[in-house]
Amino acid sequence: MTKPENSVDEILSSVRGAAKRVTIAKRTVAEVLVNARGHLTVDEVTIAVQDRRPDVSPSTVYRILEEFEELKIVVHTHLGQSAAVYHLSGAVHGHLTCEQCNATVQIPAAHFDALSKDLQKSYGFMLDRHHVAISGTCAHCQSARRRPT
Amino acid sequence: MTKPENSVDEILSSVRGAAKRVTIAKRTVAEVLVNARGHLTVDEVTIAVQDRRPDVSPSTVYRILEEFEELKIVVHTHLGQSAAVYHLSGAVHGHLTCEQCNATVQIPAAHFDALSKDLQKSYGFMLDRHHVAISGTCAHCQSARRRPT
DNA sequence: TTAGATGCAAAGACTTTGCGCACTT
DNA sequence: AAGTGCGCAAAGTCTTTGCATCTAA
Repeated sequence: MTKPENSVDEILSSVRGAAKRVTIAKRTVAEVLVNARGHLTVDEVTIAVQDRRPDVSPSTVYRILEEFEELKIVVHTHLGQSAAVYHLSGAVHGHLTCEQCNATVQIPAAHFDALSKDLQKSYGFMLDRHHVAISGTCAHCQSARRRPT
Repeated sequence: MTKPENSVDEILSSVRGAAKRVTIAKRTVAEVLVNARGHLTVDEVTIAVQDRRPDVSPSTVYRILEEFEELKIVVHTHLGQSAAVYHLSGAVHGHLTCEQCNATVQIPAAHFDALSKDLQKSYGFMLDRHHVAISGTCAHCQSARRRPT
């Protein structure tokens, strides 16, 4: 099996391959994404990057993430109300977001196989597994609801 | 079968029942939502409202939609990148959004029955049918892709 | 009458963009 | 050396909020 862009080097190879330049900022963003477990908001990426490279500006992070997205290195999704979250496309699955506590879990794409076929058949709609984001209530908040404060 | 809040009168009853006041702005927003097929952005709601009541300000529309949401009259979802879309909670299902052309279709909640059970069983996660939004590629754009310009 | 609702305008959060210098190639 | 990428700051969306006024009950 071939893991797509899950290492910093692979990411930077993609960048180079696209005739884009490999800069310190891009390398650092790549490192942050690789190290991250799960998804990060742009702000979180920026903070993590600035932790190592304080001189990297937020707008650069936006631009790099945009470039990475064009190169299919990352994917972004709007989970809750506001800020978008990014993560490596190689590590993608579905997102379950709890509306109560905002916790999110990532689950294997396999869960969407049946739905995917159904939607394709019924509507000719091809589900994008990289963007599947489901809202609901997590187990913890469900039980918390049964036993109110 | 009892249709929840699908008529203007029912909506306004809910408002009254919550000890909130029934105003012209609220009535007009209700009318717009009832007449609307599918979902509307706040901007679209505002324009439709101002078509009849030019003096209603956008901030009021925001406030009214917020109130309606608390009263479970409407539901809002973030489909694409930016603006949120609202619609009556009685008319809710899943949303399929095409990433290419941004078209969205609404589909019956029944499509999510299996997934719902699966997620509940596997993760104790209770899917919120009002907020299910799936991204992908619609039938039209899929065939368009096979035959590029 | 009187407390909630509205309009207006300013503030906020998130994201994009213009410009000149710096750095990669 | 040449041109892309960057930092900075300003501008742009979308949404929220403060306050004085108005209005539904």
